[in-house]
Amino acid sequence: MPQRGDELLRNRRLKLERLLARGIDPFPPRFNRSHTTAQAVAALAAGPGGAEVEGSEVSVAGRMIRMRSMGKASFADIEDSEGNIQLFLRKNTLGDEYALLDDLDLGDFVGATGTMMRTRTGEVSVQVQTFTLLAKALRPPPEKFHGLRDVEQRYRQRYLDLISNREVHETMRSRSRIVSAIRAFFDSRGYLEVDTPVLVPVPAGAMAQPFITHHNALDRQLYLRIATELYLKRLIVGGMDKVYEIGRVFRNEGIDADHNPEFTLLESYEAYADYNDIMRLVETLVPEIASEVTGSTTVIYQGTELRLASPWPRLSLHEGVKQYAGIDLNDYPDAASLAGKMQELGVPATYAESRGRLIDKLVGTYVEPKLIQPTFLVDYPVEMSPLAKASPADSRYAERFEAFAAGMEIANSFTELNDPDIQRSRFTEQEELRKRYQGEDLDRMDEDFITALEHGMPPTGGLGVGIDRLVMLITGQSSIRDVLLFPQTRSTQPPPGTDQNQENEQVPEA
RNA sequence: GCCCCCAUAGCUCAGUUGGUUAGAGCGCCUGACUUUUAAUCAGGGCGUCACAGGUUCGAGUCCUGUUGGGGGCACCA
Repeated sequence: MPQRGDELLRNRRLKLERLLARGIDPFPPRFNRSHTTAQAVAALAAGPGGAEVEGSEVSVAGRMIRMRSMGKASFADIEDSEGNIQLFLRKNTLGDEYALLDDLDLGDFVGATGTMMRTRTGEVSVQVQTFTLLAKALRPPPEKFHGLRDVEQRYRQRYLDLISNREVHETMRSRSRIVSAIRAFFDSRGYLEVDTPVLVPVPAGAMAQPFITHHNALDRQLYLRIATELYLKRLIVGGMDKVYEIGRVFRNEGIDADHNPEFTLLESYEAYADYNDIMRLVETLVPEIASEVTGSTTVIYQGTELRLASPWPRLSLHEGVKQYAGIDLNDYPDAASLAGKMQELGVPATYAESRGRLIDKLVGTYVEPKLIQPTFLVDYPVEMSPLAKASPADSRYAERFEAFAAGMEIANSFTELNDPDIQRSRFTEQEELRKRYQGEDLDRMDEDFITALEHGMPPTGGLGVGIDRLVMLITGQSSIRDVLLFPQTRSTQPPPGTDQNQENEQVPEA
């Protein structure tokens, strides 16, 4: 039974058969490339003082993305990761080899050897002396002019997006440079980069739902980490005074424009620092990276100019909520009174929510959207911050800040709680809140971590930065999917090993 | 998890108040062409209108369900 697009595939297969019949390997193992496309273009300007000299020998390779045939002469544009270059192929130069063009298609990889030249119209070209097929494409590429627009296909088949939409390469290159710049930043300040476990017995260190898995030999349930925090602090206990990790963490929660179930988190910890030191670190780090990657400490995010240069203003959470929501949190010390006040002001709130969650709602609704230019929101209520040390000046608040830009949270930091007994009671409180407020994400008791703290942890400043969001901010992307090469999508193929026939028909019964 | 929107050729998109045989550009196939630039010229439409039902004399179009995607809410970073 004919499939959709069958004819296109069949044509390519026929060409493959013809090539094989002529003894041509459609997938040869190697090709000696002497120049990338960009280097080949540069080779044309290799004369004294950058003067243009034709005739340099080059061997270039790439995917054939356009083809213009005039009968006994043809122009093919090939593309590699750096750019593209035109091949000028003539029958009287290539002889019988010219016929190979009949069996090439857009999307094929080819290698060509020849000399650099400019055509009559001024186009930099390789005058080809010999060329070979390097890999046959059995499926057609997306349309050459409009590119691939279908977002579903762009994410599911990212390679087509990369072939078709050049700007995706640029975003991903920026992402890579951002991560490199972060490493350089911490490395140069004497931090040690470390790796901590992804598979953990207790999914603690943040308030989130975990992915659950099972280890057969140990016969016990394990979790994918939701944060790296508690392991990094164990290293601080062990005397590694400055550590950081850039790692994937996993949260079993919703997927939307700024949430992916797995995302990249930077965490750093520094002994003898506090959250004020970390604020200075963040307001130095972010503009430095932006400058490194874009050449400027100002970025345009969705039409808004963001000035990332330090210093960033500090706004206390208490003050922010008073200013933007019109509520003085200190007047409402418990969940019930706060919920009552919120309802009175017409803010959606119920008595089934914890005080921390109510405050989070107030901040998320009234304060965060106002924080367009980079701002530190400081001193979070203790009940929202089970891993942060309480302020000596006011024990209702913790020495914690979050950094916002474009209304988006980009960093979270505290002066770390290092008193094991208080940490235990904070964890216990979280476990109790979990029982009382079902459905809320809360942190979990980690006994091994308490034991570590009992061995003594120096005063420490810690930091967490969502790398994907930082990349969004710096590259101007409004969806996290556009800074991830392979964002999570609902898979259409059945899991391996499930008893479903190859024709893939599963019918969920009614 | 809830609400709204979307799905037509390999790709990008049209498709009228339900009305003949489903439309265009690119791509593809055949032919012409030895300096083209989204090459051009002549010819060719290549389709399970996401899937399954329903209404109707008649469905790409209307209704229901399903799948996938997008946006919003909720949750989180």
